[in-house]
Amino acid sequence: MKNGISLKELAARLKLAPSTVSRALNDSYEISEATKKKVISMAEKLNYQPNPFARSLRENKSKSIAVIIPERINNFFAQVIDGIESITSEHGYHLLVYSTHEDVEKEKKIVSLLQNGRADAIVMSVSSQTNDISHLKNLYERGLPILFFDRVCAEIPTTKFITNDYESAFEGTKHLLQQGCKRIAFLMLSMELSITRERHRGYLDALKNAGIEPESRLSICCSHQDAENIQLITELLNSKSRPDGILASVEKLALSTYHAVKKTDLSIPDDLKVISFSNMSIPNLLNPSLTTITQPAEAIGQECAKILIKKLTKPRQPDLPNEVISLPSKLTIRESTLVR
Amino acid sequence: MKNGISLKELAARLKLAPSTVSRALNDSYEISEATKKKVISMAEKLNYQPNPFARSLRENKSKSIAVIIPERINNFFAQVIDGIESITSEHGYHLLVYSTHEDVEKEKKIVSLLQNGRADAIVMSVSSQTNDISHLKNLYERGLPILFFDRVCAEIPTTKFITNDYESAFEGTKHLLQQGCKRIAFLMLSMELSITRERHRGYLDALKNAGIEPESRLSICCSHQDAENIQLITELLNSKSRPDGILASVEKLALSTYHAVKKTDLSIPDDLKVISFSNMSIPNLLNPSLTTITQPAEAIGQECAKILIKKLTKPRQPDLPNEVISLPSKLTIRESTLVR
DNA sequence: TTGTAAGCGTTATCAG
DNA sequence: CTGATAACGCTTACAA
Repeated sequence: MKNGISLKELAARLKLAPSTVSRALNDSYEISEATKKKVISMAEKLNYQPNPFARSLRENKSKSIAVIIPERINNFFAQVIDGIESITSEHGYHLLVYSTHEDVEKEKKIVSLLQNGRADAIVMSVSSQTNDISHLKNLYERGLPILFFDRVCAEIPTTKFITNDYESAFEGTKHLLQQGCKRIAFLMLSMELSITRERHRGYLDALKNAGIEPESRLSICCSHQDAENIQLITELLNSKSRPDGILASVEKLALSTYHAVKKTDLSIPDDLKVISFSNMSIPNLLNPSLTTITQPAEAIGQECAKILIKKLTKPRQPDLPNEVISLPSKLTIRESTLVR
Repeated sequence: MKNGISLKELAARLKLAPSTVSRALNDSYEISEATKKKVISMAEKLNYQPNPFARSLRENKSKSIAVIIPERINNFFAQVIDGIESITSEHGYHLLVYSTHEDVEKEKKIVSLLQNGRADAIVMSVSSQTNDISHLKNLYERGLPILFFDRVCAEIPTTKFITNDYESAFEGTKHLLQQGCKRIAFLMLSMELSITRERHRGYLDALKNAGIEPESRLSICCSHQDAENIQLITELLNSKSRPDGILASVEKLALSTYHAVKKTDLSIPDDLKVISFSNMSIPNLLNPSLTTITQPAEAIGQECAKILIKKLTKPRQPDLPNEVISLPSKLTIRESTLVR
């Protein structure tokens, strides 16, 4: 792999000093228009490409942003990254993307790889296993800008983007109640997760608000094994005191519910109504179509990126403020919660 | 952002020369065990992290691999990247991920950003718009290792990973014929795409093999606008000589078909049988469940990565050979092609 | 076995 | 306005 021509060589061709060429290319004001033009045209002719590492070394910035997500095979995270990229690419930033596969150990490894300046900032959503957050604290204390979205880490005083999880879950539960559900179950991944807690609160409050005493049996913690979850939900549905409504706090649990229902004599929505947080592209092609709470994923990514770009490009910018910014999700009612 | 301690500072603490410390940390053989231990323990104590850019500058390698895909919101590509990451992360490589959004101009921009050594290699699947390939040729000629998967670029003499597209399409079409289809349509994105051409060949040959003369009207080129495609397919289904079978060469076109069918009086599989190349996670939750040809996406990613790692880590490795490696896809028959 | 010094390709400082 | 020089943090000849 032969790299292109260097600044020094370009300068030699032009019979100019490297510093002059550098200034011309960086559009310094203290350069004559004439030489500026000459330099630029020669640079184009020879297809000069500055070496990013020399620059990074010199300027102590990488022009890269690390994005850490719990899983790639998930429309929500893919959309967020699209949103981030749409902004950052305009500013010459590159995206290093890492998946933790919901594994804290992997998350720690990745985070430790980012301690050395390879990325100028981190945008992340924590794994569902993450309870010890020393690795994140560590990173924060080194002064690396971190920005959380969706699954945030409350203990780190930085900017966090979330959706109105409490309200959405409240509304979703209320909708199930309005459709006649009496016993609503809440499916979740892990109580450690910020989104789980908020959504669970919304669920509980909606029940209490309707004069229903929540049963702790109906708040169900699932795993990452789809097969296990399907098994668990099947048993739930076959139990004497089965629920007649389900609020899935993440998409995969709604899908497991659909699979589980197939293994029983029940049907959605007649015997069981289902609503789920989900950014899948085809909720209306499921059988029955799925009532969803959809998060503004791309907008989240864009907002994250905008704040970050401001922080990274404006000189002497203050630290990312310790605030939580909430964007609204959207409830779309479909057949899975229909009364017929 | 204060970066950590430097090698020089670490050396000062140890009262050793930087070069000695460097050698100790890089496990050079020409260093006494005693100092090696001392250095390593001190490095750990002070949490020394080598500056990646200094190293990159010096060694002229980035320890990054660029992955360019046409879209992120697509399980197939997400799975491939998971596969790549599973291998490359073990070898200390970082993944720069770019999406072209099926736009050649974006693809060109991204490619041009990678001319300066920011990535040690590129793994990519070209956009469906890509017919002018000068940007890729350019990159190849600079000596940057490029590896294509799925949507490959035949003109660039490098290693390409594909699936047995011809055979899969042949088998898929044959299956439709066996299920009684007489008029089978082929839905595609763009004739420029390697996968389109192969899959189309398989489709045509299966028809001919059954003594059916292909109708060119039934080979349908769609766009990237789902709404347009649904419209197009709806019209097709409402036409007098409508097809009774559809082979979708990419998943999104099968989904558009499902949407289109909803707008007609027809039903799948009674009036129209559908089969599609697809890596979606829930083909069996669609109504009706979708017969799919699933590509071994994660394996493709892993194989790409293995070849690349070998090329990048072994000294004096030859160029990536100009060969096409094919992995088999899997046909899974579901309700959408059922006879009842 | 360890130290000295040069150099990777930039940019910033200081002279001219 | 332009040029010389140092420095960013690391590795590797070459010297000792």
